[in-house]
Amino acid sequence: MPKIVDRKQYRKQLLSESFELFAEIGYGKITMRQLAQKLRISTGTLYHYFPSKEAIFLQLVEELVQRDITHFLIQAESVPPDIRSRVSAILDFTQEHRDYFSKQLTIWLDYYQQQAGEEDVSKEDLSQRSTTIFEKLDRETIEAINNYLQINNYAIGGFILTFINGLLLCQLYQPNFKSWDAQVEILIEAIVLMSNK
Amino acid sequence: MPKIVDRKQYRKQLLSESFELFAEIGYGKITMRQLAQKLRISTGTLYHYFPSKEAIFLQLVEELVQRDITHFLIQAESVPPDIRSRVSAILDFTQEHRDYFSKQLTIWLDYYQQQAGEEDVSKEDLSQRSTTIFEKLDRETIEAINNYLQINNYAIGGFILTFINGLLLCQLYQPNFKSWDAQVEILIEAIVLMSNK
Amino acid sequence: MPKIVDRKQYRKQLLSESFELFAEIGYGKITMRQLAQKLRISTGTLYHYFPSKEAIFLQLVEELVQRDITHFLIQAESVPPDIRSRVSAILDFTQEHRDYFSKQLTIWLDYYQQQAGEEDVSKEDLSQRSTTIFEKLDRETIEAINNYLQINNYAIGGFILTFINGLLLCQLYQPNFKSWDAQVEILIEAIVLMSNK
Amino acid sequence: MPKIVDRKQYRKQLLSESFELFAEIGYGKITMRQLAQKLRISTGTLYHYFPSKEAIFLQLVEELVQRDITHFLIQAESVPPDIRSRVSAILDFTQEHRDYFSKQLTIWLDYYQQQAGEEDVSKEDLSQRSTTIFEKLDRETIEAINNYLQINNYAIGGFILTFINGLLLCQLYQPNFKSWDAQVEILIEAIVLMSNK
DNA sequence: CATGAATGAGCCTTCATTCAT
DNA sequence: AATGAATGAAGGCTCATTCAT
Repeated sequence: MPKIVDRKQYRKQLLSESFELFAEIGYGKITMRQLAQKLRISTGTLYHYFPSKEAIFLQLVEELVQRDITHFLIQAESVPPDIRSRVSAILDFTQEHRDYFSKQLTIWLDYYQQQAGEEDVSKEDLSQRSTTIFEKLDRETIEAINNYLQINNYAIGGFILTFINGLLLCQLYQPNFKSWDAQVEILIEAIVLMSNK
Repeated sequence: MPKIVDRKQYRKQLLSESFELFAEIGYGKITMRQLAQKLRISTGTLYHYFPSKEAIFLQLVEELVQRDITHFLIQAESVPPDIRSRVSAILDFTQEHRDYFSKQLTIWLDYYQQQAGEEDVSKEDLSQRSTTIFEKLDRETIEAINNYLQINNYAIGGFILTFINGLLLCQLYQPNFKSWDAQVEILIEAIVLMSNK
Repeated sequence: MPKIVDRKQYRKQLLSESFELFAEIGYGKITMRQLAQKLRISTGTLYHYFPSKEAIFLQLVEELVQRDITHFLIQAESVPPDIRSRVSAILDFTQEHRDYFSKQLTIWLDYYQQQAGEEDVSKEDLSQRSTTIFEKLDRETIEAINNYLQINNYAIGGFILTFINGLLLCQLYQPNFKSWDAQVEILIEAIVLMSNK
Repeated sequence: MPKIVDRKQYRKQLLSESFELFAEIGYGKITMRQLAQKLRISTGTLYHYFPSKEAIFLQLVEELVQRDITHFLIQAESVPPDIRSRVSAILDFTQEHRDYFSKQLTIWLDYYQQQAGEEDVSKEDLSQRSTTIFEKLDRETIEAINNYLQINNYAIGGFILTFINGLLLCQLYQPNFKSWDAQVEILIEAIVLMSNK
């Protein structure tokens, strides 16, 4: 089945080339023509590989999350297993790729907005798409965090993710966001304390 | 004499009736026709009161933030002035109006997306609009928080707002978001500890 | 009948205050609101004095042509009655008010364009409006010219007017139109020669 | 392979089919929808070939002027090279296509009006568009005239064009314009005399 | 498989005119 | 007489998607 492999492979490649454009322009504002142009194919071909704009996005997002988690784990596996070091490692990683994650958050949100008002989406569809893909990815991320920190308290992983999202959000509309480091300090202390209870 | 209408008053009324629709449908997806219909006026009349869709949004946002801060302060002024109680009060308030604030966050973000790609906006314009209105409102909110908590550390107010935003964000794409209370607990402990340093 | 006099007088005043705006912005692009604002009255009042935008224009044009002819005749009545001097006088006058006449031509043309496609205008209407008002005013102008030059050849007056219109036209889209004087020279020679035949 | 279409060729065809409609209805009043309908394509397709209404017009005008000059030169190349004959040839040609040229003038002017009030156009833009396209085309026409007449005096070519424009203008709002021939006579005499100096 | 021309509903905004006050 | 709020059709333009080639 060589052809099938090729297709999958090609799709992945297209997907990863798409990210930049989604990040720069946003899900809502990007046009299929722009996307096709960037990928140096025609719109027709684009539709040959993906059934819709939405499908491209959904596949892109899933791909990225997997990649990011893997990427982090490879980079941070040798960090000492005490809580403080590992929470720091997570936040350092976030900080290091701050702009990238901001962009990723942006496109998630953008997509979310576009879906919001679609009234003609049947409930079944919804349960398999949009909102819930985020839920699933969120859960996976939290589990990865907790696993990495070797703790069982779901709320703590959730707290960390919540906080990171909040941080990225602030950075989004405060380009000169100053208190990143200070806030990270607070978080680390908080987590260390909580996990000792 | 023309029909007597208090323009300012009427504008405020239109604005507050707009909120619901913006929240339901989103800034990007709402159409001026829908908005006019909902307000039971013609598009022409809508444009008689507001110069553009963007202007409606900007005025709406500013209005809301002021109103919410005021609203909170009235409701929470008699809370004992110790940190724990007051942080709790803030989070209770947020929790109480959780859906409302989620919607508000939604429309902020939606608007933010729409602006993102507008490259032909001169720098002067930008510094007086879009992004920076969020910066300004954020700052005002943080100051209100710190003032209410009677603390001077800007980072702490920032941390709380960051966290709240993160929380609202999580709720956004996890409709059944479970760990709200648990996370709030963690936050309160963290803040209490930090402020004792 | 003092009221009637007032109305007429007021209308004339409004009309003359309108010219500038028509000239600056053009018949097609000017809005009734702008016009009302400039005249410091409300749109309602404007409609109280004139039944429509078109009516304002038509009355304005007629007013202006009369005024300009009168104005010229007063200024140029003492010029010696030989052809060369008098043709020169006409062209000097045109030259002196070159910008003004350019603007006037502009608004004539602008109005003309707006009418062109109106298919639902019955023939009777047409014969009393638009095109024909220009015909009438043109004839009046030519007659005034010929009368002033004391000649009977209608074609010569026509030729002069044609030429002046052409000149103004060139100036319109050639802001740095250079050969005005040279062309005027040619015209004068031509007229002198013709009239001697 | 996509549907094979020679874009350039197709554009030219669309352009020439557009002329009639522009002439009948005018630049300002024509709508893209009308235009598309007349060309029997959708508005989307129209925008597929031309970026804007203005672009259509600009390309149309340039095309027409080139075509007309060429057309004239072919038809009139064997006219004897004395001034009188050749000036006559030019005016005969104009006369012959009198209605066509009137329409062309009409749409030029109409476009000119629409541009007039656009103040937010940066100076660089202006110097490359609108007004100046007329300047350029005017210059080309004058040069073609002088070249055809084998004279070097720019003012004379200018005079002829001025006069022709004036003539067309008169005809515009005097549908029964009578003195065309008489005025042409005068012009020819004038030119002959001038060129002998 | 690939192409890109074609579609048309829908978007934000404008403006002459009307009419309640 | 005077006001200005209200109307709504219409304008230029966009873009996800389809389909003949």
